[in-house]
Amino acid sequence: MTASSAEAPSPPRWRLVAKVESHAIVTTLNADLEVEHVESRPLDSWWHGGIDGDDARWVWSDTNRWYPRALGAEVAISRCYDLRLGHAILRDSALVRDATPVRAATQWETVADEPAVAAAPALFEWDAPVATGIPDDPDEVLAEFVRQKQAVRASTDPARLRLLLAAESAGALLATEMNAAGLPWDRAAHESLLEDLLGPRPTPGELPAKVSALAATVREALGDASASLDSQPKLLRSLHRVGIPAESTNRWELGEYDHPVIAPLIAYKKLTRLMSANGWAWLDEWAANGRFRPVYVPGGVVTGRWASSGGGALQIPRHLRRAVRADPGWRLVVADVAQLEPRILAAMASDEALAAAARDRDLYEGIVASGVVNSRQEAKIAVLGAMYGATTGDSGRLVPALRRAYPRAMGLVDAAAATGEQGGVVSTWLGRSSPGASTGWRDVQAAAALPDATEADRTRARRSARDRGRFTRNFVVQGTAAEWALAWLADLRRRLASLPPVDEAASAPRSGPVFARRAHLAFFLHDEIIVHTPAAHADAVANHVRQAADAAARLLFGDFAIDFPLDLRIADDAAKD
DNA sequence: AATAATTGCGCG
DNA sequence: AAAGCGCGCAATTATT
Repeated sequence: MTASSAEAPSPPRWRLVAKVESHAIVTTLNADLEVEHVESRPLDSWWHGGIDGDDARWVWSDTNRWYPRALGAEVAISRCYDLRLGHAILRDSALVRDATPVRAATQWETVADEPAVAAAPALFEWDAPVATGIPDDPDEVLAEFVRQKQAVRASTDPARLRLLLAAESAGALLATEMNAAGLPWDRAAHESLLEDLLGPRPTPGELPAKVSALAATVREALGDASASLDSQPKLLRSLHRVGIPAESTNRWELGEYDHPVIAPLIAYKKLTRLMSANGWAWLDEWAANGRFRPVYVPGGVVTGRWASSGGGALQIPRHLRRAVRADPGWRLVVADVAQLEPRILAAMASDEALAAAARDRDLYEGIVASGVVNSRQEAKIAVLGAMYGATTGDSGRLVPALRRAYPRAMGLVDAAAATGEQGGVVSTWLGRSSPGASTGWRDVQAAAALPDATEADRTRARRSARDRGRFTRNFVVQGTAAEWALAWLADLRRRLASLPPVDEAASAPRSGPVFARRAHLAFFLHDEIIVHTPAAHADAVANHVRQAADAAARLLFGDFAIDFPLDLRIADDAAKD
């Protein structure tokens, strides 16, 4: 079991922080979870007498609730245990033998329509309505911590779950820090791009010049000066009137038709999309003061990926990346993992053939070189189809070749799909499990099994079974990739903290969190990171980024020969291509 | 008038 | 050229 090699060198101590009325209660526990010390501290300095000098780890209800206050006072915390996130993992993990005590503690469930994260300024207010509803009472915090530790200890694989929980909590710290630091955003670069594409900023209520010109062209081609272009049903009717029998107005279907209206219409849709998603209003709201501050939501996706809330943080169009620009005297280190998910799959399945195809090169080219398919494009389609469960089209046709060449990797995802189709639960490498089948899903399956079931019942059941199979098929890979990425981030965060801060007199460390005076993570998106670093440290940072990727690979997969090559650039901006 | 669902498109 | 996973958001229409 490779994941067990990462045991803490010394037994950790824990420092719980909770809240009673207007005081923070800090409880120190030894490694056996026995109370060593309890003290009361002011809420606005609960971290004082902090623990950076010792090996203790903060335990708290919710990183969003506690950490922003410390960060706001320029105190960075190196390690924590987030009970809310831990609860969500342990409640569902198939590695936990008896989840009853954890599940019974429903007060630790995050209510869906009560966002776990809110806009940063409000987080500093203890009594603001952003309160998550998660307990802060010292007895309850201790009780939940003990429940979770017990669930892990009695699990089928405590080492893996401990890794997962530590990584999840490290991610929570980082999410808060990245929100505080922000991604350096060049307003002028963004504005000039908007002006080039859309025209000068219009007065409110008006369309930019280039957009209204395109709209006029489209209306002329439709022969209708008052045609509505923003209403899908009306646009569809207009298209039908000029002889375009489209069933939808999405771009690829429109592209199928040969008509003078198509090109300007597609251009119009592109521009209005840019305008409404990342136009001047977005710039004013999300990238004021030279920083884009996404609200990251660790664990926000069932698979363990991060979600985001506000600003479309994870959907920044590629061509806008050039507006990400380092401060004077600083650089960006931009790195992403090439073909993360198929590499993860190769390692999970111990598929030596797939790992060999991936080694030291583009994985898709490796598959072509092995003679499995004829072109890189085919390899890509086949691999994506294998991981997503494609059954038709080019992708579906190519999957069988992959199944012959890489039976272990394909066996793993096929098994995950079969489990899901039968209503079962699948788990990632470190033990995050998929949600169980819903009662609605079970009802559909049960109805189809009855003697008087109709053919329609059976068709519906088969379809929903396959839908669920595609979800579980992808869950194991996407979720384990998210774990790898968390391990990468956590190790990199620790490495960057060891770099020296810039000399305040010499450079431009503006105002901002204390950790942002040295190289720090500024952006994360599934398999990509951006580090903002003093120029003098950029090469060192690049090495740390690579070493952290290697460390993540070894932490998860031990000696299995899989590599995770990075596309890495040191630059002043984060432009793609 | 407020809320829900639909459509389309940006990202991995 | 295209149909298969996971998201968030804006604009519009449909529902209450």
